[in-house]
Formats: sequence, structure tokens, C-alpha cells
Amino acid sequence: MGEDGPTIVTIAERAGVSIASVSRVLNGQSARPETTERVLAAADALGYVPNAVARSLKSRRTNHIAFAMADIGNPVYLAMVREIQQVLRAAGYRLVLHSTDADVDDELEVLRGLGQRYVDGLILCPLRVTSGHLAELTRAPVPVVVIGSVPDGQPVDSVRADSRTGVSLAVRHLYEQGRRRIGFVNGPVDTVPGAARDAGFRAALAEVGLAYEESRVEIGDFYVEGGARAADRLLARADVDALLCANDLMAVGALRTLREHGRDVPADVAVVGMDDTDLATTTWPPLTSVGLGSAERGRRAAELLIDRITGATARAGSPRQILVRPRLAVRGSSR
Amino acid sequence: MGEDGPTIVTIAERAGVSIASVSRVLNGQSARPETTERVLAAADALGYVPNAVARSLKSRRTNHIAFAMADIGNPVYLAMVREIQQVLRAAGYRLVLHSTDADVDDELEVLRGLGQRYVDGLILCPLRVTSGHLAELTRAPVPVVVIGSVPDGQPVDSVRADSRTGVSLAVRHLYEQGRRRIGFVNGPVDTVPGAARDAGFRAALAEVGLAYEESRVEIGDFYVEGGARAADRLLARADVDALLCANDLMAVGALRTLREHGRDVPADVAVVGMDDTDLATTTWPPLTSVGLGSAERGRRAAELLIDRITGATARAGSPRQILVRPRLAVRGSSR
DNA sequence: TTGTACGCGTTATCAT
DNA sequence: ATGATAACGCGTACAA
Repeated sequence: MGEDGPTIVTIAERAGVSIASVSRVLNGQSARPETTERVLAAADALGYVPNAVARSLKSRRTNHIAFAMADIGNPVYLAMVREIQQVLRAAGYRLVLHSTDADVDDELEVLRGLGQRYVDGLILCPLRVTSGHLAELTRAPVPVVVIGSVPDGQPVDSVRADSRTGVSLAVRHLYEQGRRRIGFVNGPVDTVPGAARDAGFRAALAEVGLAYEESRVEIGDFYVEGGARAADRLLARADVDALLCANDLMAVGALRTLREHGRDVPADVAVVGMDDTDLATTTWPPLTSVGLGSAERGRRAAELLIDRITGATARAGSPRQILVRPRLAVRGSSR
Repeated sequence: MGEDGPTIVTIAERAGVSIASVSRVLNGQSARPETTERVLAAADALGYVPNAVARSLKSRRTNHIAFAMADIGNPVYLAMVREIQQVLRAAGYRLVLHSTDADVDDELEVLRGLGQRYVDGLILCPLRVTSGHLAELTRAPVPVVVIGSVPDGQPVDSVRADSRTGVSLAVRHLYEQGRRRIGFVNGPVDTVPGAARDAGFRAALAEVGLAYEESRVEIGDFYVEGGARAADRLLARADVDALLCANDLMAVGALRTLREHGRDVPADVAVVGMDDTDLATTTWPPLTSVGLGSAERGRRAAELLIDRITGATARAGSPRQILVRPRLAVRGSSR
């Protein structure tokens, strides 16, 4: 006890110099060779480790940037993280990750807590955007970029996927493959992606001239098991020849359910996922999936953030919205 | 510009009170109703956000704990993260994640940088343990727990898997299924897990009385694609009736390769993975896998760390080593 | 080249 | 109940 970690004061005493000299030597500024040597020797002997918190208080920066996502288990965030990491690293920042378990309160706490100067900036990928989010966003003391939809007029940069067009691509593809009884396993419609995909599905059906049937739509939870159960409920009451799933995780669950029901994919039922994650190439058959540009969204978000932080664009400059184009990757599960 | 974020000083001026009163009100201590009201009103009007860095400098704690892993894309870390998160949350800490991309330098930088008081503690799950790691570990100013092997005598708590016994479980299982030509797709042997599995495989073969054949061993990179290619090379030169893969990711790749080669699983070749991740139940056939207790390892590590931090066990107390037992989950890929 | 002294934003101690 | 003031550990004008 009492062994409270050496500071530059401790070093200064031991080396018989002032704290200013210690600081200078430790930061690589010029000093008399002997001074340098004495300081370094003392620091080494004491096992000195600089206190980054104190340094940050002075410099007003941490060189850390946070990315907060709903759940680190969803591979869609993986592509984002990789791209973000790359951009940030090149700009000299370190990335820290936060998994909020899709919990709104937790997300808000991150926004509040992380924004409190522990990081120089924040990339947020929320499932739901509440008024609480918006309130915190506007008062956040560090720049924030949102991956997802924010209401117009909000003073925050955002990058979003065009999931409506994405759903349309999938439905058109299935239609062209001759499918007419298209089922839909969506996520909760009170989430941003769930709502967007629901609207997209209705619109897409109309585009190709198919009717929207309640019985062919089921709600999962964006996870494998939930997707499997939703597919099970859907198959029990509706006769479908195609299944569109609102993300790849649920599509994986649906594939399993179909196999258990003895339905061949794609002969009996074609399956299409969304997000085009790594998962899509590991299933059998390989999963056709609508890529929503997660890698690109991550990259663009990171670039926007760096731009705000370095001041290339004024902190108070008008918000920018970027829309990323979807792309359909056709694989064995639908042809 | 110049709009530099309000501090308690700004609030004090506006409310016409001292900064001490502001601090007290903001921290919920008792004050005259009028004072309380004036302070809160001023804080609200100014959009005050506390500066956590300054607070940490004073309080010497951040309430954040970091978990550094090689790659968030590997689902084995997922189970760890979930458990760690749960333990930490219950103890009032927030978890931040670091993905080091299996880069030793990056890992060291995290150890150095994160240890610099940005977090109150650190859980590290390294692929390789270098002398650099050990040096940093001993001088880290905050408690560190390692998930993985550290040399005896190092003053650091650790939780490790018994992958040797794990490999043995797998080999015995395959032997009991009548397999005699067991192939092995390992990861790089200069990693801790790779080395342990290699040793385990040799020992396990000896246990059941089978010979170790160079030609039946191939090295991947612990990822899907690397596993697929390694399996491909192996199948090209050796006739095996079973394939043990050093983790589930590579096993997924191996399954794909086998399918491409027209080999039926498990009739022609049985496949066993390691880590027993979520992936194991999403493949077809479902993957038999050796669970190395990642959830338990995460939980135990978090508990050890909290224990050190809260001082229940003195910071300088003797290091503790925990060994977690493996468990074989038999599924369709091997029966 | 080196040392003194101040400020970063908080919390906490001590008078008042 | 409130206010002045001293830390926390570091960087850095400014003076010597």
C-alpha cells in the first residue's frame, strides 16, 4: 500500500531536476545529454507509466474514437468495424468498440458517457432512434456520426443504407426466378431497419404486381433462433415458394427450418438474406443476399467523423447525409 | 468558434454561486432549494455535459474495463464478451472492446495505451505471448487478467483452456466412431493455441495407438478461407476418414471444401471443430465441436479482475491460474 | 538549457 | 448551506 505509481514529480525528485525537464525529456524534446540520461534512468527504475487521463485533460484529446453497435455478434457490424478501423488507424486514432445489446438505455448511456470526453468522436449505429437519442446527439460535446436514419433537420452527419431499394432488388430477383408466393421474415417493425424493410417489401410487391398477404409475413428478432422460429410459424400456415429474410442471421435460421421441414432450397423454396455478410458464403446452399454496403457505410462514416474532428469541416457546419447503394449477390439459395 | 463547452465555472457564473455549490448540486448533495434550482437551470440552459476525463483525474477511476482480443470476427470471443459484459455490468463497470487484428505490436500498444489509466482494468486474450507482453504486464498500472497461457511465475492472473485434453476428447471420439485416418487442420504453431493443439494432437494419437503422419497435418490461419484451402491441400495428398480442425471457423471452411470434393460428411469424412461456437449449429450437417469453455473463461476472468480492482484480493497478491475443462458436443458431422 | 508557475475541469476539505 | 482553495498529473508559457 502507499505504492501509488510514480509521476513526473517522483522522477524529478529522483533525477534531481524539475518536472519541466522530465516532461521535456519524456516527450523527446532537446535537453542536455546528462539530464536526458538521468531522467530516463529514473523513469525506468521507477517503472514510470504516463497517465493518459491527465494528459488528455491538458491536451483535450484522447486519440480514441468509439463505435457503438447493437450487438457484436451480428456479422453485419464486422464489415463496418474493419473499414472503420482502417480509416481511423490511418488518421492516427484508435478504435474502441461498444456493444449495447440493442438496449436503448444502454445506448443512451454510451452516448452520454462516451461523449464525455473519453473519446474524440463517436460512430453510432442504433437500432432505434428515440427522442432521447436526438436530445443527446445535439448536446454531445464531441462529433458524432450516425450509421442509420436520422430525421431530417437534425444537426448530425449520417450514413444510411437504402434498404427499401435493397428489398426491391430481392423481390424483383425472386419474381424473375418465377416465384409468386414470396414470404417475408422481418425483424421488429419498431426498429429502424425493420420499419424500412417492411415499407420496402410492400412497395416492392406492388412494383411487380403481387398482392401483400398478411399470412406470408412473420416477425423474428434479427437472430438465428428467432429467424428459425419465425420461419417455422410461417411455413405452418402459408404455402410459399420463396422466403425473404430481413438479415442473414435470420436467413440462416430459415435455412435450418426449411431443411427440418424437408423442403429443398432452392427447388421448393428460394431463400434470400440481407446484409451479404461473411455468413452468406458459409451456408449450404450459399445464400443469396442483398448487400447494403456495410463496409462502405463504415468507411464513409469514419471519413465524415475524421473530417469533423480535424476541423476540415467546421464542427457546426451543416449536416451531411450519405446514402449507400445496395447490391444483390445471387448465390445458390435462389437459382 | 470559441464556443468551448460549458464547465462548472460557466455554470457558477451564470447561477451566481460558487463552483463548489455547482459540484454539490450536480452530484445530488443537499443544498438550498433555490440554489439547486438556479444551478440546474443554468446547467440545462448551457447544455452542460460533465467532463469525465477531469473527473477521472480526480477520482482515479474511469468505471471502464477493456477486453482486447485478436479479432472480433471470431465467434469464440463472442461468448467471452457476453459473459464478461454481464459480470462487469453487475459490478457497475462498462466494457470497451479492442480488436487488435492479431497484430502483436497493436496488442502491445493497447496494453500500454489502455493501461495508462483510460480503464480501471484489462482483460487480454492474446494469440501470442511475447517477452514484450510480459514486460508490459508487470509494469501495467492497472490490474490485468490474461485469458490464455502465461509462463509460470509471471505475476498475473490467468484463465486458460485445457486444449490438450480438448484435442484428446475429439480424437478419442473419432477413434470410437471407427476412424483411423484422422487428418488435422491446425492454426500456426507459433501461436499459443496452435502450439497447444499440436502437442495435444500428437499426444492424443499416441493415447489411442495411432501413428502421427506428417501428410495428414496441414496449417491454416484460424479463418474460414484459410481452413478451406488447408483442407484442400490436405485432401489432395492424403486419404483421411476424419478431419479435426483447430477451430470452428476453419471447420466451416473444411466442410465447404469437402462438399466441393464430393465427399459426404460424415459418411466419407467426419469433421470436428473446436470452440463450440454458435457457428456449430448453423452448418449442415451441424458441427461436432470441442467446447473449450469460452463462456466460462470469460466469466472467470472478469471475476478475477473485479476481485483485484475492488481490492478483495490485494493488488500484489500472488497470481492465480484457473484451468477450464473442455467438453465435447457431438453433432451430425461425426455420427 | 533549465526551473517556476499556471491551467486543464473536477472533487473534496476546510472555514465561514 | 456556502465559498475559497487545494489537489489530481501533465504540458508549457515565461523567466532566469
